[in-house]
Amino acid sequence: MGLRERKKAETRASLSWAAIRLTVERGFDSVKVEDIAEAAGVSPRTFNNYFSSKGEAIAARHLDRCLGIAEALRERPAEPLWDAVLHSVLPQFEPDAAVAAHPVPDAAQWTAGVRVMLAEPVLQGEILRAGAIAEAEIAAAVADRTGIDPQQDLYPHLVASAVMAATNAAMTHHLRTDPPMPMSRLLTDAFTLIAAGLPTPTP
Amino acid sequence: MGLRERKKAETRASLSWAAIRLTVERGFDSVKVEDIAEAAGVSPRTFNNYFSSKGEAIAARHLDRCLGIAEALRERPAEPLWDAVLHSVLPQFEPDAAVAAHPVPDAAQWTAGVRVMLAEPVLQGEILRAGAIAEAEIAAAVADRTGIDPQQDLYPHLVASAVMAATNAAMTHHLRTDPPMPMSRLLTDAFTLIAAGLPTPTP
DNA sequence: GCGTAAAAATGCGTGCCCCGCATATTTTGC
DNA sequence: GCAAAATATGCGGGGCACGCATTTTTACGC
Repeated sequence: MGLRERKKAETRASLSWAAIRLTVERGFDSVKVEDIAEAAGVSPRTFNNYFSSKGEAIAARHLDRCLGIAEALRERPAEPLWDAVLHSVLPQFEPDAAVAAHPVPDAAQWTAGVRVMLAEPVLQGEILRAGAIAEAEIAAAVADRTGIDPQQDLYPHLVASAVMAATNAAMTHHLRTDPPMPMSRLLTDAFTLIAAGLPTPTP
Repeated sequence: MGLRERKKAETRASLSWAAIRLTVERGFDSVKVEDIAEAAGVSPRTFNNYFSSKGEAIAARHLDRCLGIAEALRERPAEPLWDAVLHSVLPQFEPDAAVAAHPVPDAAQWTAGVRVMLAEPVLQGEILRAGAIAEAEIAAAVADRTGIDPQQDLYPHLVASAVMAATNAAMTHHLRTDPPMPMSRLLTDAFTLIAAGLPTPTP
């Protein structure tokens, strides 16, 4: 990757991070595009060269994570499908280098801000759409892995859709519970249940 | 329901239908809120008393359908969960009275317009969000049916998420195939696969 | 019927957003 | 270095979402 592309990726990440941080701190409507551009050190017009809306900038990190699932899935060895899926999703929700680079002062306050942020309707749509975009990649990976034609057969897209559904359900439950249940546990449970056909538990 | 509420529902449906029809005919960006309001016989300002955005108006019908799933699920008798789900989802995708009231001149042209419409990013987000809203109702219905606390246990929301995932996958596959595969077949296959744990088919 | 209170529709003004287009600046390949 | 391509910026317009005040419509008790 040349200097050109690296700088582009940096600007993109910088804008996305600024959008998230400011929104969590001040609330979606209180943050103007101008503020985000300033925080990232570019002109307001440049913001829209990278993202077509404020929401898209905020959802960009989620999009990257979901695309990472598809990428990881392609690198898994031959193994049962749901084992491969679980081990592709889990690492995306571990704290990584990108998070470590932006330490958060007050964790509780941050979480509260994230909850408020995710309550914003337009954000919910944007985040779900990010998942849908990644779904196409996941479906393609599943198609390659199983040798099933996604144009003709529903199976690959259905699996991809189920993967994102389980991931979303785990994430919302993570945010719903207080204190938040660990994602690793929720994801493991979710995919185990899916692989078992979601049988009604007998209490 | 009194006259007041009925008229409100009528205006809402009228606005939503006008938004959809005009968008399918002319394209999302070519339709102004003013046009929709005019077609529904209300002032532009009134439009935003019913919907907070153009996209929301277009997605409203989808939201109603998805909420109908939750409602139907509550009325199903005691039976295996996935039987109840299938029989709750299927009727929502049959041509109903609401569709019959608005006959379409050219079916092929209409379908093409719908495809273009659904390619609009903001619409995709809005439609997915409608599904997410309905998910909460479905989760509540599943919680009642199974007696599982949705606050504490992931299961109800996971099932609801899977229901919408399968429905979405069926719908996108319906639009992807040419000629469109019938929804009834796709939905039946999807829920059968989900109930079986999405095993990799052996060709 | 009729008056009144609630609710809905409307008109107006504001701030912001998204994008097209023209221009300036930077990077790349030679 | 230099020309070409890619990127960043400045400017302006069309439109959208919404707050607020006002008018019109509806509901209901008498």
